[in-house]
Formats: sequence, structure tokens, C-alpha cells
Amino acid sequence: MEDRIHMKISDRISKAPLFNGLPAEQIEKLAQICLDQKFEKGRELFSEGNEAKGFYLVLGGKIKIYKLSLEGKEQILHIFGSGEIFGEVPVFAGGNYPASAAAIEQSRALFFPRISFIELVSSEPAIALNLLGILSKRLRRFTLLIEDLSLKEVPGRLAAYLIYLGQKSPGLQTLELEINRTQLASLLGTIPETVSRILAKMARQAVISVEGRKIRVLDRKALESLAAGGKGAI
Amino acid sequence: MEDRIHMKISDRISKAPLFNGLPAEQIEKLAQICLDQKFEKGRELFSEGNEAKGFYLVLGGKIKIYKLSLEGKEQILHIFGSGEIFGEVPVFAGGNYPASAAAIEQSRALFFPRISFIELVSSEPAIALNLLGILSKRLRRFTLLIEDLSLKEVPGRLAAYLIYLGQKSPGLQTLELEINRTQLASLLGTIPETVSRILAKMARQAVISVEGRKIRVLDRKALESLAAGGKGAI
DNA sequence: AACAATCCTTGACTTAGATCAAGAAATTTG
DNA sequence: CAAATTTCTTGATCTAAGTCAAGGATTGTT
Repeated sequence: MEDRIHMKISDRISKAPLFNGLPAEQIEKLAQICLDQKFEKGRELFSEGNEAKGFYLVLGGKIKIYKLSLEGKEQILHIFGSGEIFGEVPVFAGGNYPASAAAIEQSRALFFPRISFIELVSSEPAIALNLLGILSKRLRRFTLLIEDLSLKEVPGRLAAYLIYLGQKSPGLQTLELEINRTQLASLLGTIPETVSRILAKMARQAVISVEGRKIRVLDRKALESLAAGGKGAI
Repeated sequence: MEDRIHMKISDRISKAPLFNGLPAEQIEKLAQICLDQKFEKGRELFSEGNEAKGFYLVLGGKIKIYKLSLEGKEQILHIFGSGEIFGEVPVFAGGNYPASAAAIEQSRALFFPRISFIELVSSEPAIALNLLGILSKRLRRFTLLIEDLSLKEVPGRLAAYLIYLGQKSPGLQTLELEINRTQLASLLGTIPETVSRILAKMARQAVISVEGRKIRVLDRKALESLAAGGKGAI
């Protein structure tokens, strides 16, 4: 029995982009050092400022990474799904987690302790290069978020998010927001009321049609020009 | 003559955090593959979307990394000074530069072509680990900027920036903004007028005193509480 | 089915900060 | 040094979006 579970884990590990192109023995080693963890919806994995003991690889569910202001307002930095890693920043930069993490639905993740992982990376250039690629892409995504937050108004950010969702599952013309208005607002740096209002406005202008969390794009051109436009582009 | 210049370059390379702990032969190799470049004030090094052929190590001056909106409004992501690297994201993530770069004063930088550098990293885990550390720290800084942009109002961001400047040169109680109001505004995601107004307001409240680009912190506690406070904290 | 608990939408109001404008100060250039 | 250019400040106005509030729609629970 134990063997079967074990096999499965190393299988999952080998499929993560981070560990692409690693020889089987390395994967096996990784499977030995990691912990398999489950989190119910709402459960917090770590808080900003916690000492970082390692990082996570998501096997299932959704984990949000977020910041809280003193008054408790939340800005979601990213929502990670299956195959993605998070919490790796302090593994290399040292110190504490720069943001908090919580499961927004029932989730499963592998935890890799810091020290054993650093040893592995030092001896395995392939992992290091994969990691460099992942961190670089993440930097690029953050660059985009910063750009959006400072140069675009909320309608532009929302339009950009819809387009991003559309690219994630091409072909489909009805896209499914997999998160509620509050989470979406937090991801866009605004509040649920504003999200509702803007969705309603876009629907009134026949750019999209909205039905709960299902959104159909009616006028792609208009959506794109909204997303591209800076402030005052409406 | 050539030798002396050459010696100097490898010397400069060995002092950059990225190349810490590298053996002399590797430094020498790096010195061979890089190009020594000078840029007058205002000169653009690359534009967002340009194909990335390599990255830069600053030897002197100041380089800003920025994004432009359609209307030409600028958000500065960071200003790099001596010893820092930039433009390394697409070297590993592939593709194009995600932002633009320009010199805000006369500057000098070494350019490292992508391909030769990747080869070196693959064979040299020490460089890879240094790079992972640098990218991780940069991610953390971006995390902070995102937090500031979405959870703090402009006075809070400005206060945080002043504190950050103070930490860069401890001891001194007069700090020198090394950039003009426009650049500062762009860095904080606002406009010069707003920066002026907030500086004036802080001075009126005896939190700081302002004289051109020289700022003296009069009430550190007040400044810190401004920086810590979220929206509506004034 | 009926209840509670979220979640979503819409309206009235307020406000931080952007825009427009114009003069003062500082810096650069001939 | 004077002229020209750039940078900084301050005031008046405008607007995107946040706050407060309350009703309607969904979802889950016993």
C-alpha cells in the first residue's frame, strides 16, 4: 500500500515544470524529503512574517497568496493551482514569508523543507535553471500586475483578467470565473461592489454577458481596447 | 593599456553580488563575454517588447526600469545603481523584455549576452544560487510594491519610501532624494503635484522639513505610523 | 421545504487624488 | 549675467471608485 502512494507522489513530482528533465533517482530523493499535506477550505498555510521552512508544490485545489493591510483589507497576489509552486522566495532570499497563504478550496500540496532542497539544487544545475525560469516568469507577472495597478483603472484590469482567463482555456467562448466577487475584487485591487458595477456596465454596453460566474465575451475587440487602454480609456 | 582596462572590468565583476564566490577563471571568462557600454542621460537601453539578447550589470550612474501606458504615463518599477543587475528576466523566461530601460544620468554598464551566460550558469551552480537569491529578493521587493500600490494611499507610500531611503544611508538625518519630483511620483504611482502637496502637508505637520531635494525627518514615529497605516490612515 | 448564511447587486453619498492652470523657483545655456 | 528651459508649488475643479446601506439572489443545512 505504502508503495503505491509513494509511486503516485514521485509521479506527481516529475510532472511539475520545476522538476522537468530530472533523472528518476533525483525525483525519488525529492519524494523522500517532501511532506504530503491536505488543507480544508479557508485553512491558512502560513502568515506573512512567519519563518520560512520550505516551499510548496500544489497537487490539487487552489491556494491564494495575499497581503493584508492593518484594517484587514486583502490584496491577492496570485492564486496557485495544480503543478505550481509557491513560498520559494525565502528559501533563497532567506528570512520570512513576504506574504500569507490560504486554501480557497479543499487543497493538497507537497511541502519541501528548505535545507534538503538547497542541497539538491546546488548539485543539480537542471533544477536551478528550471527554477530560474519559474522565478523569472513570476517576476514578469508581477511586473504586469504593478503596471495594471498603477497605470490602469479598474475596468481595464478587469478586462485584462477576462482576456487572461480566455487564454487559459482557448476555444471556449463562455468563461467561468472560478472565484467569487470578493476574491476577484481582491485580485484586481478593488472591492466587490465595484466589480459588480463594472460587470453590469460592460453587459449594458454589450461587451460581455454575465450570468453568475459564467461570462460570455460578446465583443472581443471592445474588451481588448479596454484592457489595453490606460487611465481614462472608457 | 588594454590589460589595465581589462583588469578593472574583471575587478568590477567580482564585486557584484551576483558573482560572489566565483573562482578567478570564471570571472575572467565573464570579462571576456561582456561588453562595456556607456549611456548619456536620457538614453534608452531597450524598450518593452524588444527581443532580449542579454542582461546588464551597472558599473556607474542610474538606470530606471519603467512601463509606459498608451497615453505615455510612466510607472518606474525600480532604479538600479552600481553593482546591480537588470534585464535578466527574459534571459531565463525567454522572449522579450517586459519593461523598458533608460539612463536617468550618465551611466556605465556591462552587457552579458544571453547564450554565453546560460552556458556558464549551467556549469556553475554557485552562480545559479546567487541568481536565485537575487531574483527572490526582487520578487519580495515587487511584492512590497504591489502591497503599497493596492493597500496604501500615496502619503503612506511616500513615507515608506523616505524610511527606505533612510535605511540606505543610516546615521545621516538629512536625506537626499536623488531624483526629481516627476521620477519620484512615477516611482510611487502618482503625479508630481500630489508629491509636492503631500511633502508640504507633512512639513506643515512637522513630520519632516523639506528644502529642495533635501529632507530632514523631524518625527520618525509619525513617519513610521504613516508608512505602516493602510488606506485612510491620515 | 424552510431556514440560515453567504453572495451579489444597486443606490446615495463621500473623498483621494487626478487634471488643468498659472506663477515661483531653480537650473541650464548662450 | 540675462534669457531660456525645466522643475516645483499652490489653487480650483472634476471624477473614479470607495463607503455605507439595504434588498434580492444563491447556496447550503437540518
